[in-house]
Amino acid sequence: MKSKIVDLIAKNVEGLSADEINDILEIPPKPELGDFAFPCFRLAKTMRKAPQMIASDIKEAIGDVDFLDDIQVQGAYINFFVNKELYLKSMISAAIQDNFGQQTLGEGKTICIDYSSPNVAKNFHVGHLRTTIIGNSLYKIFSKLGYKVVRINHLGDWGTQFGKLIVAYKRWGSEEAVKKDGVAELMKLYVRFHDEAAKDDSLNDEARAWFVKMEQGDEEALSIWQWFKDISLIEYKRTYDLLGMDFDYYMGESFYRDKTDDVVKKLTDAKLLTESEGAKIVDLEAYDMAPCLILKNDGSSIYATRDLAAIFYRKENYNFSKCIYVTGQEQKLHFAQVFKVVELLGNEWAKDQLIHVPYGLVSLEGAKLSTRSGNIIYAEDILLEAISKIKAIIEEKNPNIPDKDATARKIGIGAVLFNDLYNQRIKDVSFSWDKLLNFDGETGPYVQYTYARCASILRKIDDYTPTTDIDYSVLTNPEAMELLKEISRFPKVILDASEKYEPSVVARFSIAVAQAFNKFYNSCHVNVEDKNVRDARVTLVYLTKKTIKDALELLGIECAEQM
RNA sequence: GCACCAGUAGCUCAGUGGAUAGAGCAAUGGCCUCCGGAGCCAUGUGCGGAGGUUCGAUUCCUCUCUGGUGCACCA
Repeated sequence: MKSKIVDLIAKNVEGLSADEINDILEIPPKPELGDFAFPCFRLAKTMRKAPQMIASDIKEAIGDVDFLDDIQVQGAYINFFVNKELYLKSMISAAIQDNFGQQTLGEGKTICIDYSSPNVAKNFHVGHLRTTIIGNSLYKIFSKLGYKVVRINHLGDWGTQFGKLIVAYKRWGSEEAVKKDGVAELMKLYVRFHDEAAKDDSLNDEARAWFVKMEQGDEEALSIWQWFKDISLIEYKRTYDLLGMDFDYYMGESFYRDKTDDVVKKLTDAKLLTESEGAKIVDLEAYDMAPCLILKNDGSSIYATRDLAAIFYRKENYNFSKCIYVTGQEQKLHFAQVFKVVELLGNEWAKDQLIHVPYGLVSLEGAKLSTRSGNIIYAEDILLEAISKIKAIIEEKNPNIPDKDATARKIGIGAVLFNDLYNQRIKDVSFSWDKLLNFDGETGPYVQYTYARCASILRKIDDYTPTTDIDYSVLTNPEAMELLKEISRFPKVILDASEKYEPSVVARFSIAVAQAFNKFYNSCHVNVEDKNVRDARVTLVYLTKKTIKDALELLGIECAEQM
């Protein structure tokens, strides 16, 4: 429709090419359904004429055309009143033929996404949930666009914190306690270390010494480390299973421990490495950044070193066209430094292929999350609580549906995921049980409910197969047209979400579709006697159901036929 | 101190260089003998402040205020 209007204007108005018009023309949906309208200000600027005159000229020049019911000039706006039936037909055939799923933007390209990446020996809490959920959604979105996506869980399984843990374990821990309580016991040891180290700084030196031993391959240190790591992974996998998520690789920082020497060599050869206060750094003052620390004064590596090693490893092995990092915004400087160092090593691709996708801080009742003060909520508890609340609601409202447990799981997990993906990721989040467990309005369950409602209607219609061969004249009421307009935005929404690395665009879209459907549902009865009317309306139900399913899938959320 | 991010309705948040800035929550009042009431409808003094660019700025630029985060041997 837009291109037809552009062609018409180009053909009939002097001094503008079709490209220029296409560039200028914006066609937002208007309140009067089925209309297109655009302001003439920018055209006026290009043509150096008064907007009102341009508008009148265009109206006069175009005259009567079959797909336009009317052209009206209102102030400096031109409103094109499109023929509703043709408009509907074009949208429905596009939707029904599933052009939505056929995007090939990423064909032949690989994207690495580094997300979740919890620190081994620490509990998986509400903060880790964000990177996991956002990363998973980006994986789905880019896969939908045809990219091959490599999901990497860059476990925090290397570094001085293991030196601390080893010190704590050897001083105050016991094998039985760790076997019995797993990560919880490791956390206790870690917390105790910090308390004691505050009083006695020599403990920190001892911890660093143990980490140096690890890097040198000390057998005792490594066997304790491996044990702690195994214990942690079991717990993390339990949470991932609950979320219905998986990774292609669990390649933690330790994976790169024999690859950091090469990084140091590269930097040395490039004469980028300088010594400062006993440590080896890359000076980034020319780029208004703090220096990037590469080797500590005891010669051991640091996270930047391992991140650099990981980038080169991934570039070599996956030849990514993008490598995406989903972490908290507090790590922004770190990634800016690391990416700059890669670039300084002569890799121009670092500029547009290395992407940090930051998200806002999670706080709890206004305070920072802190294990030590007990101000913490574990991911698993959140998920289980949501599931159990949903289960209770199902028991109350709809106790006769099949697979109640499986359904409660889908809806409950979906509620948590949706809650996390609904707002722009950069916004700080204040965790609240009340908000999370409220399932009215703009929430996952609302969208899921709409889906179940569609499913319920379709179950009652036994002779429907999707077709474009329907009577479009019966769909011209405002609610039906509004619904179709929403649905037809889907391809653009996916693209938009991918360009911004922003799943919330998809989440918002799913809400908009659900709202539009519920309005339609309340104003039009679907299962009516008249077969023409019924078929046309059922088509909308079918498309709504399909669109919601596809959209929620991009968020990592499963739909339930009944709830 | 320097840097980055955010500031839109009582609360949580969308949104756009253009027409009268929108949702949800909370509150109040409604919803047809009918497809699922986790729904629908009705009720709104709001873009932190000051300049600038523009025909037009909530959107872009500068300054400023407020909040958050970061600033080398943690990740």
